[in-house]
Amino acid sequence: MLYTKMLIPTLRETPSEAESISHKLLLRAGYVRQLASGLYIYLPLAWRVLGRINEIIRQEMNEIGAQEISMPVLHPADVWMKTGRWYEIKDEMFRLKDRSERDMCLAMTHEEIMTWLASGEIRSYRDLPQVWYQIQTKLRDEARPKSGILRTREFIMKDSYSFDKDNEGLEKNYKLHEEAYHRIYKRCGLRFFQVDSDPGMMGGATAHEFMAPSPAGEDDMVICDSCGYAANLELAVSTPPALKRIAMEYEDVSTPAMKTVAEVASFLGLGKEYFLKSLLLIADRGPVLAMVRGDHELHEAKCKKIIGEFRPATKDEVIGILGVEAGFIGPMDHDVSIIADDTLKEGIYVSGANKSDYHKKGVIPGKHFKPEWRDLHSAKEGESCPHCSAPLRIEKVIEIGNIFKLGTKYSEPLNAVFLNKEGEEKPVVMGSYGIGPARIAAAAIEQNHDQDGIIWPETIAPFDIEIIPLNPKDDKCATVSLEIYNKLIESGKEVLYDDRDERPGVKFKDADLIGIPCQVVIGMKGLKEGVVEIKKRKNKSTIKVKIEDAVEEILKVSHY
RNA sequence: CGGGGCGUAGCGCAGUCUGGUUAGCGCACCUGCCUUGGGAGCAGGGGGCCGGAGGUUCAAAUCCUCUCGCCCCGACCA
Repeated sequence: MLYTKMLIPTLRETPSEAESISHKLLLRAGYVRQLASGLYIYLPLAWRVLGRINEIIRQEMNEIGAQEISMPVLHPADVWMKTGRWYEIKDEMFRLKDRSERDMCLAMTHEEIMTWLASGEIRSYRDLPQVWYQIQTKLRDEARPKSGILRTREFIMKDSYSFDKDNEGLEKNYKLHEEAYHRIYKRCGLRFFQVDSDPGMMGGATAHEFMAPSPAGEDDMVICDSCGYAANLELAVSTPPALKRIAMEYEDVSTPAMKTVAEVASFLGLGKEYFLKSLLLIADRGPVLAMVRGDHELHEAKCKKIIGEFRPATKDEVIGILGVEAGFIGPMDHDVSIIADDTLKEGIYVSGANKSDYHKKGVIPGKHFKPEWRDLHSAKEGESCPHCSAPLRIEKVIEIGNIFKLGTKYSEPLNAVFLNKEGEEKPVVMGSYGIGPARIAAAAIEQNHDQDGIIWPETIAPFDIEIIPLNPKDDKCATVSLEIYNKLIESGKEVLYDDRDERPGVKFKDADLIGIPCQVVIGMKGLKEGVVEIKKRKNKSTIKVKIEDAVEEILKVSHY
């Protein structure tokens, strides 16, 4: 491909709207342009990258027996009404009406439509298992699109769905997807982890996410380097280091106007870990007192799973319910239901005394109050792995895929049933599996770049090789360059030929910016010695090879 | 949806507080010369409803009101 025939609008300066590395580089290197918040145009270079990623995904999906199909992006509402998601999902769903006022929506995901198809086409256990997938557009009216192509309102997703006659079949397809996903990310050159995740509104019991470590990530994951335990912070379990037991009498202590753990801790000369943090929450079922250790944070997602939707009580509500202002509340002397973090099963603590300007020392959870024990606190860096006790690490990660065991959550309401050997009608057992190709591309950039630009993994680069003739007007330079170009094309390589009438510096800068893995530099200096230069973008290492050996040597370096 | 920031040429910005020539600078772009191993140089040139609408004023990029858009933090994220 000739550079002058391709739209590669590189920029010398980074547009000010970009914050994350991948966003900056994709804009500067001429890969994407933004149409509106969360809506991106993929220019030729980016489209080539996505094409290559999708091809890898296709190969691996086909390999596990999945069949590619294509579903509409525009959906009638009634299918979504049957599963209830038309009502459960709020502003995230784009809704519209067709000309006859029928309710419609744009595809956020395709569980409903895939299950609709299965309900019509699957009759017998002999039809199962089936695995269908597509690589296709999803639309979600995100509350806050961000970080360039990492979180957009319209994006392409590979989504597949498995249909089985029983759980055993589901397990098998789940495992196959798990393995295929590992191969996909590996082939795309990503560092990644598989973590336990919260199924959320998808439903079902088990789910995993695939996470690519990057400071640009929106999620946090907890990882144990020793035994491999890995989980989304939303449900990660950890054991804090044991507390040194301090003897304390059970007594009130005057703490005038000291409301925060930090204030009381420094007043009493104790660490924050010897305090009980009491938080009054208003849930649908009424007020709940949630308790974590003074140096811990209540994890809202964990809490929500236990008590449902909740909000913190207002100042007036705290006084109304517990009779004392927020800084002095504690777990004793009232009948508000209490949930306490498992960490608090051991130890003696200081807590609010439920009396203005007083705290209570020597509180023993389980003795002085009876809570419901749950895991409520956010795992912290350095706490111990629940499985092997080694210290945990926390990493920022980009979610690049997820897999869910759905069970019959969709097949039952949509009546996707089959007859088993015994002639009984059973709901199909389902799984769903998603990968975001654009996120793979962005994560690849986040993980592989330097000050000069992108360093694409060879497997997903827009081109394999970029040829850089420094003096295209010189006959010799042009002839040699074109000959190498043509031979590389013949041998099946994707090659970009920088035929622009630009000075060498401009070509070098742009080549480094767009990040094609192998650069071939052909200049007068080398030609006089009868050599051309092969440069690896990754480490800028350069080797000089004889003109007549050039093609062979380039093919060795660019082995993909 | 809460908090913060920003809208002036394709990109990066100055000018706004304190209203007053024809709205400026760098890069990019066009023409010519020159140059060619890490974003050259010289000369000439094109490009603006100062996000939009109202208002105040003799006079508005600048002050006031409303509005639209974009980014960041948080909430949310099927």
